[in-house]
Amino acid sequence: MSHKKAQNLEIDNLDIQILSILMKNATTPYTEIAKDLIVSGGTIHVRMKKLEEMGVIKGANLEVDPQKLGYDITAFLGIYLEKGSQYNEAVKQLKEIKEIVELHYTTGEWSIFAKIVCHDTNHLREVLNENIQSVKGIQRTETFISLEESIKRQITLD
Amino acid sequence: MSHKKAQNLEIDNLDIQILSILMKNATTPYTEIAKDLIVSGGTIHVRMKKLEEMGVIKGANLEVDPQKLGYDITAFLGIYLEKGSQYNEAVKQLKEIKEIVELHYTTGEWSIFAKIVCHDTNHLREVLNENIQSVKGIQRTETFISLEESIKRQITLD
DNA sequence: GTTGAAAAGTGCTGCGA
DNA sequence: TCGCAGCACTTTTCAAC
Repeated sequence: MSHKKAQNLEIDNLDIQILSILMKNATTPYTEIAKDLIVSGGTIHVRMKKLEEMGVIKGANLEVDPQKLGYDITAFLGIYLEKGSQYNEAVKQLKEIKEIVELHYTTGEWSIFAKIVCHDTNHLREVLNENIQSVKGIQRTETFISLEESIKRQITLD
Repeated sequence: MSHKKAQNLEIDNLDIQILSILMKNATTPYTEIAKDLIVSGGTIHVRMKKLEEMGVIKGANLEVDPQKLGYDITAFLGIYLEKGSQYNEAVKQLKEIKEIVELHYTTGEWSIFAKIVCHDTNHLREVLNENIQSVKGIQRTETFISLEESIKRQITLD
């Protein structure tokens, strides 16, 4: 085991507060966070570095409105696999379908559960019939279309 | 109709390229984007302002690893409502449950489809039995637990 | 609409407590 | 381990093209 770093690898209350602020708005300046939490800007910097090294922070991404960019359909897919053991191979192929934005291996009726974003119903039909049905091991799928997204947020840290 | 702004409200190829870069990493400096796309930093700034005013950009959020913060369970919920007309009232109450991170009004078997993040199975049971079942209009729920999240990304702009 | 450079603000690093 | 101060970099603005 290496002794390069002897720093504190626990997450304390200050870390949680910093994360809470940045999870809502990733562009909040460190100086402003520092003022709010009554510590120095340098401290925020050190804590952020620690959280990044710990892998708690996976990145910062811009959230866009898919509809304003011409993506009108959000749908959920329950996917039946012939055998559970085909999961890894199926995922490898499904990763190539860029309309799939989220994919889980789940308990219950289906083996795979996916979220998919498309331009319109024609585009959705295309992806379902041509791309997804041709993945090896996939038996059939069930589709649920989102008519309204009422909640979209991150976990609230306490 | 107001004539305050006479600016171009179309999204062109340059806008898409800027968004593509920032959707992967929201902290990419404007100067670097400018260099990559061979325009000036000022142009990036003007385009971003336009996209924000158009509502294309909804914000920037820090992505964290829920497991490293003690949230081990991600689950999906299919919710049956007594009547579809109770949707708005139910959503109002469900918004108060902070473990729910995503909620959709969907076609198909269920009226509501939700994504939920909890500390452990006990926490999940608590939220299901105490918080969600007590929402007026909810008949019953079906739960799918995510055993593995294999894809998590944003739409690819073309 | 775009450019390039100047002004303002923020992030980063090392020294001191 | 934290805070302060100085330097480097980024964002923002603006006159000119």
